[in-house]
Formats: sequence, C-alpha cells, structure tokens
Amino acid sequence: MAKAAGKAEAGRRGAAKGKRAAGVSPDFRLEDFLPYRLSVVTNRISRAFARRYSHEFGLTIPEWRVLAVVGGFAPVSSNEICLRTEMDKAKVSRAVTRLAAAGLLKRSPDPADQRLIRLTFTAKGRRVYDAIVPRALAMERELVAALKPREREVLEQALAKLYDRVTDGGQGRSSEAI
Amino acid sequence: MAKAAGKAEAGRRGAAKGKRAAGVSPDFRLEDFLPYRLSVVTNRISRAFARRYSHEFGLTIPEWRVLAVVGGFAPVSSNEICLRTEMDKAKVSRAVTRLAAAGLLKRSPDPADQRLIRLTFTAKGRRVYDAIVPRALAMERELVAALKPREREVLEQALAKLYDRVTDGGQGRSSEAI
DNA sequence: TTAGTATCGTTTCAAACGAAACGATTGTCA
DNA sequence: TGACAATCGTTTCGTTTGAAACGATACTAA
Repeated sequence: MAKAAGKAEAGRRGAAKGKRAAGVSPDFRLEDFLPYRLSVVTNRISRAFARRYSHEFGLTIPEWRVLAVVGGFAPVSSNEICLRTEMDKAKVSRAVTRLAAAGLLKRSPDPADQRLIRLTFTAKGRRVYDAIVPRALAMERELVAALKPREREVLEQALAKLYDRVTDGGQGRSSEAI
Repeated sequence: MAKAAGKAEAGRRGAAKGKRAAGVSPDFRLEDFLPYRLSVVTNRISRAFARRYSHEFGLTIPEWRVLAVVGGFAPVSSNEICLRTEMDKAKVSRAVTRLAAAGLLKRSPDPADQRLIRLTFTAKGRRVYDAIVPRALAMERELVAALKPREREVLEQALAKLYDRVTDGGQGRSSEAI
C-alpha cells in the first residue's frame, strides 16, 4: 500500500487515539474490511490490465474475454460466452458486435438451431488472439511474482472457496464492490 | 463453483481432448487466469453486499463507503474520503449529495479553509451508521467463515502484496476486470 | 397440427460512470 | 502587494452499464 494506504494508516492511529469520531461504533475500519480490500485490489488490477489491452491491442476487457472463449472453444454461441465469462448477455452482444465490425470474428448461423450464432475467428482474429495470449500470461506472471508459490496456492484456493460461498444467493443488483 | 463452473469444467476437458479450438494458443484457460478469477469473485461479493445494503438500508456502495469514513474520521472533507476510499471525487460528491439530501450527513464549511466542507453525521446518520456496522461485520464473518484462519491470513497478506505491486503504475483508464 | 412456452441475441431505456471543465478559494513567489 | 499556480467540490459531457422489452426461432403438449 503506497500513498493512500500510508495516509490511511496515519489517520487510523489518529482515530485510535480518540482524537476524532468517538461514536458508538468506533471500531469499524473500512481499510480492514475484506470486501472493500478485495474490491480495491481487483479494480486496480483490472484497470492496469485494461490499460494494456487497450494500448497494445485496442481492445476492452469484455472484448478480450470474448476472444479468450472463442480461442478456447470455437465455435461458440454468445450464450455460451455468457456462461463461461459470467458477463451479461447485453455486454457480450455488444462486445461481439464490435469484434465482428473490427473483422476479428465471423458470425454464422448455426444450421442445427437458427437461434444460435456460431462465432469463430477470422484469420485476423486468430492472429490477434495469438498475439494477446502470451502478453496476458506475461502480465499475470508479472503480477503473481509478488507472491510466494504457497501464497499463490492458498490465494487461489481461498478464491475458490469464496466463490462457492457467494455463488447464487441471487443474481441481482448493483455492480461495484464492497 | 456451481453451475457455470461445472459447465466450464466439462467444456475444458472437451477442449483438452482437442474436439474444438485447436489453435496456436490452445493452452490459455480464462477460468484459470488470476485477474479474471479475482474479478469474478469480487464482483459476486460486491453484488451480494450491494443487494443487502440496498434492501436493508436503501444505500448504495459508494454511500456506505462514505458513511464508513465519516464514522471513523469525522469531521472529514470529501477529498479525504476520496483518498481513504479510493473512489473518484465525482462519485464521492454524488454520494455525499444524496446522503445530505437524505438527512444523514451535515455539511459545514471549514472555517480554516473555505474550500473544504466538513462532513459530520446528523443524529439520524449516526443511528443508521450504528445499525449498518454490525450488519456489515456479520456479513463479512459469514463470508470469511468459508476460510480457515490461516487461509484468511494468507489471503489478506496476498492482497496486500498484490496491491503494492499494482499500485500506481498509473491512474488511467477503463473499469472492469481482467 | 397448433397453441403456448422457452430460449437466443439485439435493442431500448434510464442510471451510473470517469474525464474534463468549471467557479471559488488558498497558497506561492516575485 | 499582485499575478500565477494549486486545490477543493460541483457539474457537464459522452460512454458504459444492467434490466427489461423485443422479434425470431425452437420446443412441448394437447
């Protein structure tokens, strides 16, 4: 935690000394609140990755996610992409539209079910995908280099457990974090 | 990982058998990509918490974050809230406006610096804050119950390290995750 | 067959977002 | 002192978002 966190530390001690905010719930610390910390870290990572996808390839994160699924499972339908990426179908639809307009994806109606549209790479799309993947993995490696192997292990395990616990108590509402 | 993940597992194995998507980069798995996993888990947690803040108290996450800082450090300026919550100043401004309109916060110009506005609770605001804090902590406990104490420890430590690593390579761009 | 229902992908709509511009106030330095 | 720069909080602008409505296709059951 660099600047902001340093300040927060200082302020926290100040509050602990009772200089300010001596209320009925003086013991709650947003900086220590797990959902908040997850949100802040994740959003920073996301912004960092988004910046690079944008600068190096002119892609947004939803677009990159679509490419990632097409790269792994083509031909796929938009609906399958929704399930695999956990993105809203409107968001997927918009990303697919942009990627098709950019000439990275080809859309062809599924002969077996006319409601479905099979998405596949164009030659250009495949080239872009093959260029991004190593970059994405490099960025991930660079990020994870902050962790010891066992820390990464436990982190992934913890994420899986948290995911299980929070999965579908409901689909609903807002968006941001905490 | 419930439904979607189950499907992803199945699909993954399918791809591994080479049924589909035998490209130049056949080995990239979005489901195993750390920034993606962080994003999905965090967004789910955020939605779950947002739903409850909204249902039980009629608050959004930015509003709740503002209350949390006021509860810990009042009187505070909007700018201090920006630093402590890592939210954009426009977002903070809008949240503060809504909270003041709802009668939870009082705004008074700082006598020492007329550019600053000191934010404090109204009586109603303090009551709401005192009611939310235990609920938020209970929700956190419920979430963390999925983890063993050591897992939680390592998770928090890992988050701190990731935060450090990703902090201010830049402020930039988009928003979402991966 | 043929209603009625479900699913797929797109589009519409209002809300929320971040970046930038803005007025107002304070700090700096010649 | 007086001009210029910096900071604070608000507002404006164009974009992105998710929920819901929609047309089109497929499934189900009478």
